Amino acid sequence: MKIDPRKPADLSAQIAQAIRDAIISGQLIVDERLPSEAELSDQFQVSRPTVREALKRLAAQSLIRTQRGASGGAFVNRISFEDAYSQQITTSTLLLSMNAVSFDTACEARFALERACAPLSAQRRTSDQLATMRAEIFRQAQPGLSDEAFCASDVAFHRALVDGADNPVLSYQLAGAVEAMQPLMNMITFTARSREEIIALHNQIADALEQRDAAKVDATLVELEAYTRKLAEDVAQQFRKPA
Amino acid sequence: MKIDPRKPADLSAQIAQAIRDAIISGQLIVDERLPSEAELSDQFQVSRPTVREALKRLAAQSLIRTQRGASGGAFVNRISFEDAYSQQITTSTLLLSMNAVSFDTACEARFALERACAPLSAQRRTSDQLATMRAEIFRQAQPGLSDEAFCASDVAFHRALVDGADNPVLSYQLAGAVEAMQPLMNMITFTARSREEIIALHNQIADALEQRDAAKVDATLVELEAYTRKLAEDVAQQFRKPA
DNA sequence: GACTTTTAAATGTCAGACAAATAAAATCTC
DNA sequence: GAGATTTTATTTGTCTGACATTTAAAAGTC
Repeated sequence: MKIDPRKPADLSAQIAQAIRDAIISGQLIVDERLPSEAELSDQFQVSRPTVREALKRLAAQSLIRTQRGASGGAFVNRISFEDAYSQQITTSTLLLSMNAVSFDTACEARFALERACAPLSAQRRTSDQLATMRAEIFRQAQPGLSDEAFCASDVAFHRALVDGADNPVLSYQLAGAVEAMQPLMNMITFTARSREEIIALHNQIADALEQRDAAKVDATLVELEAYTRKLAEDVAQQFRKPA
Repeated sequence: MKIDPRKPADLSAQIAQAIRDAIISGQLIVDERLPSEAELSDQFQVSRPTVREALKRLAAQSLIRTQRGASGGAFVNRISFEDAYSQQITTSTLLLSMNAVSFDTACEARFALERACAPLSAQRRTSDQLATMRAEIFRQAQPGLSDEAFCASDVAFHRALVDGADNPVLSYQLAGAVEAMQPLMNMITFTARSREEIIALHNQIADALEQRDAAKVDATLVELEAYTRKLAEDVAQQFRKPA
């Protein structure tokens, strides 16, 4: 684990990369304690603040955790799916908002991924997950529900669908796509009429999953995608020629 | 943008979160310059090293970039798809290696996502992308190719397939799944026989894409998934009862 | 006016110090 | 001696102040 002394700038970045590489390559294993900050500054021949900046970079990526006190220090962190979720959601959200990804592109990606889960979910969904979906549908039908709450329930519904595939890697990959779209979805005003339509489709999906009918889930998701895009198109229209 | 003075520990984490929230919520827009470190330490009533640790956390997530010199400082960064790729690959790789995700689970997720791209790719793939895939197939057929190089070419082939969908969000989401699996794939020894089989399937996929036959691409991907799992199973067998 | 030099502002780095937390060791009490 | 308490050492968290380096803009020079 060494750094290049010829490039003097960004020592903390270099040190972070060196430690990161050591973790990824398996030289440092989970829960192993890194040398203390003082020892690291000795090893790398830099000051402690510089080492600390490097460690904070790694902490930001959940690669390490730190503990104070005697026998404390920095430990290689076992990244949890939750950590990975939240990081991916942050990244995806910014990516969508900053890079001017069109609603259609994001929507297409989201439903493509969701359709990828559908057959597995039809096979494996538990009755618990089905109950969650039914509960969310019930919530969505409540009158007086705000648009934000409706969207949040929509996300919960689709997460249950994805979790039904019983593949944590898929759940993780999709969390980003689904949750990152929420700000975009929140721009849509859900009228009573459109909610009714969406709820009907959600019910169709739940029914199809109950019967383990993968083809019908898929077909309904296609319908839902088309309808979602149509709603977004309507919003775009309104912006173009406002009342 | 404030921090809670009641929780004295981890000031830099709190400050990082405050700035992160400001960026995500749009209070700080792309390319906007943050206050200087001195000003930030004034605002948050902390020392400059603490502010710096916070900024390094954000830099690790590519949320900001810094420039030295007069009129330098920290600027809100427009996250590029490339940045997002590499972050996701890092996270996914660690997630797979640390959480003991089974090969089957990872493989299932990867092919499910890839199959989600297939129909779009069949519609939209350019002749360039097709040429890339052919070139990689040619490379895979070279005798004397190392297993690692074969794997790398395999990844390049599948990335071309995914990029054919012409949806950067999908490409981004999938990059993690495909690239993160490479270490797992590298454990497989590709015999001349198995390479032949894989190349044949790759050729089938390329042919089907050339004819824009989505159904055949999908069917071949299913075959490829089954074959990949079989190879992994053979490796597992060997480990169980070594010669 | 074009080129060079100076200057000021900002990040990058360092050294040394103290505070706070924490676990282990030492001490005390019964 | 066992258990409770205190002390101590280690480690991270934070602060202060300083200097180095980079860079753009201002000032100066021809």
